[in-house]
Order: sequence, then structure tokens, then C-alpha cells
Amino acid sequence: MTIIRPGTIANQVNALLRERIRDGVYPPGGRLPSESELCDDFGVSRATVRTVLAKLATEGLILRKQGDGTYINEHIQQINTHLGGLWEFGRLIESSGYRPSIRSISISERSPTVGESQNLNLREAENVLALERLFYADGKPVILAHNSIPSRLVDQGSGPFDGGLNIRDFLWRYCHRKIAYAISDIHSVMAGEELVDLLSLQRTRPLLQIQIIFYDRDNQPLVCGTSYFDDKLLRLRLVQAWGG
Amino acid sequence: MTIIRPGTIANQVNALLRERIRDGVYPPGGRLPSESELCDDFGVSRATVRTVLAKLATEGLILRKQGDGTYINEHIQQINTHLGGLWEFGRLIESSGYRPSIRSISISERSPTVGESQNLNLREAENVLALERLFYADGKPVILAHNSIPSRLVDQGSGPFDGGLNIRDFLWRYCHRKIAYAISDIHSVMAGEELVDLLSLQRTRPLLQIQIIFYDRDNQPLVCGTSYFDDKLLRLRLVQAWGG
DNA sequence: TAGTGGTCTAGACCACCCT
DNA sequence: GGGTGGTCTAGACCACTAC
Repeated sequence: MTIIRPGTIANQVNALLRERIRDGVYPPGGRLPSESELCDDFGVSRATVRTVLAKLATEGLILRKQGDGTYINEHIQQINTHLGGLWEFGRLIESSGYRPSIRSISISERSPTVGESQNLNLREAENVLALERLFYADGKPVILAHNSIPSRLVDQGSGPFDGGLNIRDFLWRYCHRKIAYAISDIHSVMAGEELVDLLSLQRTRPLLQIQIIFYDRDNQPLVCGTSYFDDKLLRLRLVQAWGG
Repeated sequence: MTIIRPGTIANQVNALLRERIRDGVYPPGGRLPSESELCDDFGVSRATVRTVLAKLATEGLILRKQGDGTYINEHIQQINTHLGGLWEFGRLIESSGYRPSIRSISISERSPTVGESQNLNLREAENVLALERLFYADGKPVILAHNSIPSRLVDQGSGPFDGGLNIRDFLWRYCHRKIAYAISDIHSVMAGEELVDLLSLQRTRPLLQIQIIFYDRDNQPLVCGTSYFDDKLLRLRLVQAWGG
């Protein structure tokens, strides 16, 4: 068949396979066509097909059995939160079955806290651009997110800022930087007064706290953030798959 | 050079590269030899080298820059907890800087709870083998772990069981099953009396709770588990890397 | 311009599962 | 035996970065 999508061939095959799995073109829980059939179908080499299948396998979306075939894991199909979902709060909200939205509480430049200065490896007297935002699930506040970016990285005169962007898009739009990797720490904390108020909790309650630092390919810290949410409303679910 | 290790060529190259990075054979934070140099060095094809480098890159251990080279990420070197660390509590304890040990509290067959019955997809009147274990960091109790395996999966007459094995090894030794993937839910909970006692907490405190279900390649649930630990003592740290 | 990583191909051989 | 996925090779061309 002919491919008309943008991007590399592997990405196109990837997108097509995901579509077909999602839309049930291949029987849910059933077997995928063999690698050689997929090669013929897409008109690509086996290596390309295998690259894509390997990626889907590490996400747990398919299960591969030597000498038998490749099977669709309907279990995972419903979970859109693989890894990477740790920072995409919009997806996290969606995967819990709600419609996500974002409200920007404040976006302003200020001097850094001690923690920010360490995490972002700031020099003396460097400021940060601080974002405070609330994520909503079906209109109900569920996640409070603080993020800080070294002011030096922000393009001059690039405001006003769109507080509705996720961090990756924000960094690209206003800093022209790409995220290479991130380190996250997950903690369990009791909600303070501010959190009880902002998240409309009835009373104080243990919440999940996610601290995350994003780095670019030059190992330079781009953003650090601290976020809070009630794990009784949203589910933090991770999938790990082993090829073998 | 000649390779003398067991396993596939790719695995041997993988192990060698990790060793060299860990031992500082390649300058920490510096550049790795180019792909073609590694090919010559190891005597393998470029595709094989690239397979290995891709894996190291997704773990964040190396940073790849087109047109430039491959750089060692000294930042990640110290973090042995990539993904997969979510269930290997021994490693989790090590990565927080302690010496891990395990004590088995009880291993017994019993009827399942409602949750276990659902999670393990048990039939009527099926029992489970229940493990209750404590993990220690430098001799101090830090993680309480409950795990349940359908009795049907356990080889007949395979007891007594070694409570010091991690789940993967336990399943292999006593059930001859391999884990294909796992789904984990992370929650924030207040320690109850039993936990305060077992983990020698001074008072009740918010803890991290990890609920996990392991499946085999046939999508059959093998084990479900619930574990608790104090995130003030142990760090739950995840690394996510994007190839691009 | 030279060298690096990124993408893709065609083909070989092996290990494994099913019937 | 026949088909499936697992491993590996040799070689081509492209895109990007540093100089």
C-alpha cells in the first residue's frame, strides 16, 4: 500500500499500526500479520518493520512470541499512560477518563529559590520564569503544577506567554530547546492549606508529589517542576515491558 | 577485539560498553568512540552497535547528537534505577545508598481476597501462595511487600520456598514462568498501625504504595503485589529519555 | 568539507512453535 | 516441515554539526 504521512518511514508505519490496533482493524487480543506480510503490505524492509514492532513491544502494546506470532495486548490498549505520561498531565487526566483543561494562575519572572538554583544549576543573580498552573478534569481542579525556567533561556521579547501549553511545547515556542531526558522523584505528602484550597479538597489528605527536572541533549537543565495531585481522583499508572 | 562473554553479540557489546562507561574507560561526561570505531573495536556490524547504543540512549545513559558524537551522561551514571526499578526493591534500596537485605515474614497458601481474585483472574475456589516480606536498608526495615501467586501456577512439591529471591527469580524457580510486562499503580497513603509497627516509624506518616501486577507473554497474570515504603528514607526516582 | 549519527534496504542464518 | 520471530551482516544514502 502507499504511504502518504509525514515523517520517516518507520514513523509512518508506527502511526499506521497504532491506528489499526486502536481501531480494531486487527482483532483485539488476536494476532498481527507476520513480519513478512507487514513488509509486503507497507512496502518496506523487514528491518524497518522490526524497529517499529520493537517499540510497540517495549510499550507493552504487543506481545511477541518466537515461532508463533505477534499478539495485540488489549490490556494495554486502554492505558494511554506509558512512561512519558509522568509529565504529560493532560494525558494523565485523559487516561483516568476525564476531559483535561488548564488554567494559568501566574507567569512571572522572579529570583530563584535555593532548590531551583541547585536544580537548574543557576549562576549568581540569575532569575527564573515561574509558571503556576492548575489542571482540571471535567472542570474540577486536580493537579497543581509549578515550573521554573532559567530566564536566560527564554527568548527576548517573547511574551505574553501561552499558559495552556505543555512544557515541551512551551520550551520549544519560547526557548527553542528540545528535551532530551528527564529525572523524576515521586513522593507522598500531606496537603497543606494552600493545596486543600486550590484543589478543593474537603480536608487534608495524602497527595502524590512529582518533582521533575528536564535536561536537553547538552545536559543542561531546562526546567524544574513540582506538582501535586490526589491519587484518589487520578491514577498514576506505569507500564513496563521486557522484550524477552 | 575478541569477545568471550555469553549471550548474543548485542548483549556482549551492551555489557562491555556499560562496564567501560562505569569504570571510566571512556571519559565521564565526554565522548564515546564513533559508531564505526566501535564496529572495528568489537568486530561487529554497525547495525549491532546501533541497537546497543539505542538501548543505552533510551535509558538516558548516553546522549546522541547527530553530526557531532555520542556523549556519556554522568548524571545518570549514578542512578541505577531506570524503569524496571519499580519492582526490584533491592536495587531501589541500593540506589538510595544502602545495603539491601530481605526477611521473609510468612509464605503460605490461602484463599484469595476479592482484589487478588480480580487481579489474578482466578477461578472459583482457587487459592493463592501469599508472600509477606520485609526489605531492609542497612539492617533497618524500609519496605513491606505483599505478593500473591495463583497456587495453580506453582510447581507441585517445590517447597520449601526461598523468601530471599526477587519476584522474577521466584517465578522462574518455582513456576517456570517468565514475566513479559507489568502494570503498576502508585498511591499515597497514611501508614496504619501495622505499618507503623513493621517499619518502625515514630508515628503515622504518608507513605508510597505500589500496586503491581505481572503478566506473562500469554497475557496471563502471574503475580499481584502491594508494597509500602517511606519516601523520606528511599527515593523513588525515574528516568525518561527521548531518542529525538 | 569531513566526519558523525539517522534511516533504510536486501539477504542470510538461527531458534522456536505448531501440526 | 513450514512458518514465525530473533540475530546479524554489508552497504547505501541522507541530515546534521563542526571546522
